[in-house]
Amino acid sequence: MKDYLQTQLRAVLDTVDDVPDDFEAALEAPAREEHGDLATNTALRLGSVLDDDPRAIAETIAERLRERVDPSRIRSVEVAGPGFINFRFAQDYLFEGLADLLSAGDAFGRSDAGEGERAIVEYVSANPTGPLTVGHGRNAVLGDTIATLLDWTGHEVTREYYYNDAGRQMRVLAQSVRARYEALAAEDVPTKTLTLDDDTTVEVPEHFPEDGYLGAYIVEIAEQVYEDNGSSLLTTESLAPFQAAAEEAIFADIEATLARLNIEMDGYANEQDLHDDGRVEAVLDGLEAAGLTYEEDGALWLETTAFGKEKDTVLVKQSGEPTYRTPDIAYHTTKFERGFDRIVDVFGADHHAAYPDVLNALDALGYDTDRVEVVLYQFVTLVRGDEPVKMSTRRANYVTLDDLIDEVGADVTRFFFLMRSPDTHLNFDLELAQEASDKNPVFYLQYAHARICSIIDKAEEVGFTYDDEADLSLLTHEDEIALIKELLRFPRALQDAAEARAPHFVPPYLRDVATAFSQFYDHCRIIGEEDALATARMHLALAAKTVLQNGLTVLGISAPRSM
RNA sequence: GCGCUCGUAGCUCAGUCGGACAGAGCAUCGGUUUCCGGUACCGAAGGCCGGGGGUUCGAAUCCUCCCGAGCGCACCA
Repeated sequence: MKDYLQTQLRAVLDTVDDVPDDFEAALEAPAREEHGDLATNTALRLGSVLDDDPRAIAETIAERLRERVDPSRIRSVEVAGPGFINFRFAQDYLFEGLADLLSAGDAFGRSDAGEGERAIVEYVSANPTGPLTVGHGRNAVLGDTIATLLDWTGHEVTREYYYNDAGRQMRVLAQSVRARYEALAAEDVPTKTLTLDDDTTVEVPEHFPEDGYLGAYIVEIAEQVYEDNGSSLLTTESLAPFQAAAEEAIFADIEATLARLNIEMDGYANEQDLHDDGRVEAVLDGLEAAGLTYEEDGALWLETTAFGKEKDTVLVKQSGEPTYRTPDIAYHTTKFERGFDRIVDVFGADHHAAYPDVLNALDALGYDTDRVEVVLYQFVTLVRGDEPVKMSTRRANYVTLDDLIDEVGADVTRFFFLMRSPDTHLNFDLELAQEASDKNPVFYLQYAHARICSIIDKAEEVGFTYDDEADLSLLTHEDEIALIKELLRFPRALQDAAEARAPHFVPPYLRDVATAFSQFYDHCRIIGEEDALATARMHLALAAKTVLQNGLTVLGISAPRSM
């Protein structure tokens, strides 16, 4: 309907003198019901463009729209206030829409707005050095849902996880495993004492790196290596078997954690491949050719001051190793080479300073950086009531994403990460999250869904059978009409969320659906009414179930039959 | 010091190219049930949208200056 009106409005604007061709006519749902089902502020905005009275412009546009618009879809076109044009839907249109919804079923809400566009969403991208943290969880859920939204709006979507396996971090990881292995495989390995940030101390094997990984999982990996190889690795210099074992074990854990959240990646990309196939070298050559690099103090620098930064940035360290930025640029060139039209990166707030370097470098290399979008999210704090929960005491003990899922469940975890704008710092209240009550909005949605399932069961129980065909025009109660309108907004709600890369637009919409259903349920009986009306209402309830279920599916949250 | 994000009701937050009296949930107070799940529904109360200045017919939204919070400013990722 919105698209239909948009087309009509645009056509009318073409008949009005001096309206610029690129003038965009925006339609939106008014905040108040008495302002109709859809409204446009076009005349108000044209007022300043045309230097004319907005109210008069509105009258002109409204007059021409009334002549144009299909009365079986639009009941009225009215000018109101300072120059808004308000539209009301014809009831027949609503019934047709409802019939379409029912026949579309679990595909209702899908649209082809992004058809022909290939999108890649990069998310999680945690280096495999340990279990996923709660912060990674926000990243994972955000990225996954953005990918789903793009999918539902017709994009061809690839979900990708990128990790650095060539740098210092993984070397320290491998050294940590090796030191633990030595303690198992060799006799009488001496220990040493490490002092942590909080001044506590810990005993570790003598070759344990100063900034090594202290988690118990490292010991488990070392035990596995020992079991597989005995003492045979004591004599090899190479860290490779330790890194490989660690990577494999940790990735298995990461994938298992993601699977609990309904997340499955389409592919993984890693830094080592970018070195092996010469892409990193190619990026350095390209930037040199663009005249943006120089050597100083034995390091290779990128002239980021040319892009307005305060300081230049190191690309290759004195040691000859690249900083993480360099392969990251190379990685992004592969996204362009693979032909993606939309390149979405989901990063934590701590990356905000780094990604402009990547974009500027890509720009200098001749890539169209308008295709790249960065979704930046703020940090997560765990609280239990008023008490902050410590998430990371140095490297060893922290609340992992798995711990969080254990405690509150996957549905609540996903919902809490999705209900807030990525821009706001997230206070994740464990107490509230566990409460299956009014305080926890995810249960409200699931409850409405379960209730509909219960009505369906009840119908069967009392032997009420309803045909596939229903006379939907019997649905004239104000709560029925309100519910239908709400349900028909679903495809548009998903499009808005997808376009804005804003999963948090979806939960409030679903809440409105659940509320509209509850009001309908409260005021309109289904089973027990005479058959034609009961059948129509049953179909309306099924439609509500469809939207709730599809909406929850997009969010990656289950729609239970009972709770 | 510089950069990014944020500051909206007691609390947690929406507010989607600037638009009609600023929205929701929770908490508080009041009401609703012979009947399909009361984990529900209805209502009340609650706001100088951090502060000052500006642009505009119109500002929570844009600009500017203050104040406050988080994050970043590594040859760590």
